[in-house]
Amino acid sequence: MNSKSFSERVLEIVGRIPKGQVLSYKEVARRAGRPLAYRAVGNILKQNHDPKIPCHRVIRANGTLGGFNRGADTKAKLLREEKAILI
DNA sequence: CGTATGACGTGCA
DNA sequence: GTGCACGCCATAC
Repeated sequence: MNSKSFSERVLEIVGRIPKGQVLSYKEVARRAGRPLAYRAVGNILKQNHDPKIPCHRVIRANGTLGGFNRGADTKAKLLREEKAILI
């Protein structure tokens, strides 16, 4: 079941993040089967501009929001709306 | 094929 | 707590 590329795997995992839940890039990479590919995870999310992917629920391991193609401000707002746990 | 990039993470001073 | 440097991976050119 490795037909899909790492990017597809990551996007699927991120799309399965429940509301109010946030995962770190490292967590997503670990679920994708590449616990050391957190670098690629960020790149993939940046390339992906699919509104169906709650990429705003992916934050850094240290608790910071990181970045967002629409601006970190939008990301913080979305997380606040979802009552997500932020630092 | 080799180089460069990046929404990262960890270590050390 | 802050700042700097290195390492890691996938993707794009």
